[in-house]
Amino acid sequence: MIKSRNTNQKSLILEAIKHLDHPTCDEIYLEVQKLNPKIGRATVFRNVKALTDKGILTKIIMPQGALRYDISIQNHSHFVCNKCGKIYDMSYLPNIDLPASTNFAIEDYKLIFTGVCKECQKKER
Amino acid sequence: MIKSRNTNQKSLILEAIKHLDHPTCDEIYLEVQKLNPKIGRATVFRNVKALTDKGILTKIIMPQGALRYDISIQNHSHFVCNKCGKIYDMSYLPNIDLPASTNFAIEDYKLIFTGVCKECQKKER
DNA sequence: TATAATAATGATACAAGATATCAATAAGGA
DNA sequence: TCCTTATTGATATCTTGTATCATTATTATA
Repeated sequence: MIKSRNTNQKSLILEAIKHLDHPTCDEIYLEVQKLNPKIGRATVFRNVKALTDKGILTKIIMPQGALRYDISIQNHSHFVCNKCGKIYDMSYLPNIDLPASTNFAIEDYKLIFTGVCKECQKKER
Repeated sequence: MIKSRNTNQKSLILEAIKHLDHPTCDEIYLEVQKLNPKIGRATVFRNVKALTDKGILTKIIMPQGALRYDISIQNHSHFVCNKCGKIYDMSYLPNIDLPASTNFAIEDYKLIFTGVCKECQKKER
């Protein structure tokens, strides 16, 4: 029973992501192109989606612009600088203490902090 | 010194939002059109953005699809049902206890819960 | 190793969401 | 009322992402 095949494209995409910092699909595409210019845009989008569904990548929902991706690692959240747009990993997760009476079967949550990073704070002074 | 002018379009947009449930810009546009069919799409998008910048509206970042908006009210978060897509207000905010040593000047955060709402849980059985 | 079934790819068209442009309109201070 | 200019509406354009489909390439198995 064939479920999934290993292709060179998939390896290259994963490899590219490791070299990038919270990239968008298009950024991954551009990086992959450097390694093999024949790879199509749709293939990158398809595989990033598949990797996310498998849990290998985590989707970072942004206040604006394209979705970004991160290699799945537990126990961290993200910070986006309002000035320079850079995304930082934060070794912090809040304590989610939901009241037991909630009507929702919560499966997951997305959290993103915004503000000004240290670099941009320096520049402001 | 003229900074901002009051237009009928702006009032209609705010009025429409009050009658809608976490709408997208396009949903606001369609509602506004009922009140005055002459109002353009770009005007709605422009004003929703302006209202968000002013803090009157809050942007709800969605795991997928168009941005949605909410009239700014303190102390609540949002839940999106993975089955029906409906957005619910939750009278809950987590305790954000950031370590004092953080390098980020945090101004805000976005939090969204996902899972299955009560209605859809019933249907599943 | 060769073959066959079919998963995956790449090119392209398409769709959704949102912004940019710009002439025409209208708010509101003088 | 007049004048300045913020705002509008129509439209073109851009960005992000998905759908389609003929072609290619992987891999189970003969």
